Amino acid sequence: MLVLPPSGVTLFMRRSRFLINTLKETPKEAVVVSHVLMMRTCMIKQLASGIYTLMPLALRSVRKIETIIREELDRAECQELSMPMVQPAELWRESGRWQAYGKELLRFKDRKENGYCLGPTHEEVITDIARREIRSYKDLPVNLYQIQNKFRDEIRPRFGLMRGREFLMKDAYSFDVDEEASSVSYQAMYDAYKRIFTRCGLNFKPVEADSGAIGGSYTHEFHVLAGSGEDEILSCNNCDYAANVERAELAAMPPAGVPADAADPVEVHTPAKKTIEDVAAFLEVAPETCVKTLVFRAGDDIVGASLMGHRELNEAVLRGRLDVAELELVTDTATFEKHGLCPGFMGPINWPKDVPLYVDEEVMGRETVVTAGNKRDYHLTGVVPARDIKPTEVLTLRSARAGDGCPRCGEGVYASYRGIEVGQVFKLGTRYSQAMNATYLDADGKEQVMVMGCYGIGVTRTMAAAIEQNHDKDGIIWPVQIAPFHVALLNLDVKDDEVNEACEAVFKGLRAAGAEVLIDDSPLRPGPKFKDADLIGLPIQVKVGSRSLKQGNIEVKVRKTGERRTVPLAGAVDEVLGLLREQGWNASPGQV
RNA sequence: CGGGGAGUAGCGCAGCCUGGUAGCGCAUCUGUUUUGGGAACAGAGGGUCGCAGGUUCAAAUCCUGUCUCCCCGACCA
Repeated sequence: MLVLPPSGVTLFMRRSRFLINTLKETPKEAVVVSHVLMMRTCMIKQLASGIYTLMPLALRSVRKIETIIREELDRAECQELSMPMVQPAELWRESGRWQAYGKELLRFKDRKENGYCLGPTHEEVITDIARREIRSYKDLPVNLYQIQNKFRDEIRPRFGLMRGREFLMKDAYSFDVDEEASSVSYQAMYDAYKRIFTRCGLNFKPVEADSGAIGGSYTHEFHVLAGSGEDEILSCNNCDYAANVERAELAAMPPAGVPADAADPVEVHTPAKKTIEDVAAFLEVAPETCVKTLVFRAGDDIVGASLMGHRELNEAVLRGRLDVAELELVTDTATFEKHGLCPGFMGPINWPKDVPLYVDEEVMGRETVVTAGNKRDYHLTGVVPARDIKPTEVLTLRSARAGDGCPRCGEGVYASYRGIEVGQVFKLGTRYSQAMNATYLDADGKEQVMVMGCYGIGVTRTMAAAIEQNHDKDGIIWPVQIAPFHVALLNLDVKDDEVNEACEAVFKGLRAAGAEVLIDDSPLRPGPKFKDADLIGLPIQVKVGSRSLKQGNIEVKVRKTGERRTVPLAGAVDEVLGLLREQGWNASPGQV
């Protein structure tokens, strides 16, 4: 009875046989919309913190995403394989990450006391494969991928599938003879990713990003745009430049000179005005004219960082300059006192000589500013940075933000978006191949290190992001390409033979065309069926009830627009198929 | 790891302060009437109150310990 297309996704299911218990109320632990809706539609069940069962409805959507990924990666001449989730510690010691990875790596021992971990990613394993199997430049390039569960012992799992500990990920790894060839592989994956997320029906943006801890040189993140996204991305409104805010570049700002009429700074009594907001309000100046100064512990050293009051510090820049992995904001009184610093009133004037002071170039670009006085309850107005501030070094310490000028085209300005990172393409260079000795012989018979790239897509996170981006107050609005089914066929009178026959006719017509149908043949009243259909959010709803059937009609509703059409039973199938195609659906060959 | 909150029926919650036979709504099952945007009535099943100690004649309730989950922060290929 069940028709199995090549993807393994059945073409229909009867609600009466389908395990789906929808909830009217929201489970209390769900705080983001994708989590709420996945709980309410019985898509996921939590087993432990950050660990979920994918119920039948969710798995169907996951399979759709997987299929799109496979088709596009296969088109890009990648090869699928499957690597073990359990990995020996020895391999991770070789790459140096057994030490470096931290507690996200879930480690354990087997009965013989040998160390293992659950794979959070597979660079080590794939590099081991490559060094064993690839001998010659004639074997390259190679791009291998898998779609597999990963485990990362996140500090704080949250938001359901958005940040779980166990999750489904597609990870691909490219091996090339040199940097130039690696760039070709990188670009091929970049292009494949654009096709994948387009085919998933998602509104997304590829952005330049920070390379983080994995160790590499060049990377793009793919973000699904959604107001609830965890990442801020900046995009030029004039050219193609877009970047994660951590990485977004800023146009250089020339230092200002000393104004001809510049007076000396004036000390002003500002009792208990510690924050920029308080000081600006008290002095009746804009926060943009006040300088704030932060003190960090960087390893054993203490450093200061000054930037304009309305700006956020880009910690990555300071970390990079100081070559430290972590910066900790100093809050303890003892440290402040030791260096003669006055919390709440720290400024670049009269700065202690034993503490390096890094100043943002925007500060030096101002003719006059307001700073704290390094003295309790006092600020200085009329400070001329070019004359009065003696920085250890001037850096671009501030984070870019919306409205800042684009450094690439020089014409546009940044607009800000929220994004959910669903994919990343990454040039690894020889970070792993070097450490693990993955080499090949070139045409001259000389041993060369392979150049690698790695490419991830969070499959389950992509599904969550799709819901974050596509929903309304009533429920999910699935993009047709990754919807668990295409059509919700609602039988409103299961006891009425004519209605049953009409449903069967519509169903058969849709099935013959390759559309996937969820038939609601439950004995529920119409109201709950409508609510459930909206909640589950399949692209098209077909309602067959005795009332309109008496006139020979049925009703078709488009979930996305809410548009309802009453159509004759005879034309219903074509009507539905037309609406599905309008949304970008096309039956895969062989799926009929 | 720091701060906050919560564990009582499948889900959402009350009861705890002031100890005395565990309750409400939704869901589930049966029946009747309903039947096009989450029906009504009647009845039924379902909980060792997270776990372990302790206090007490008596503990969901008080005390101690412990586990789990959630939120904020730090972190995040």
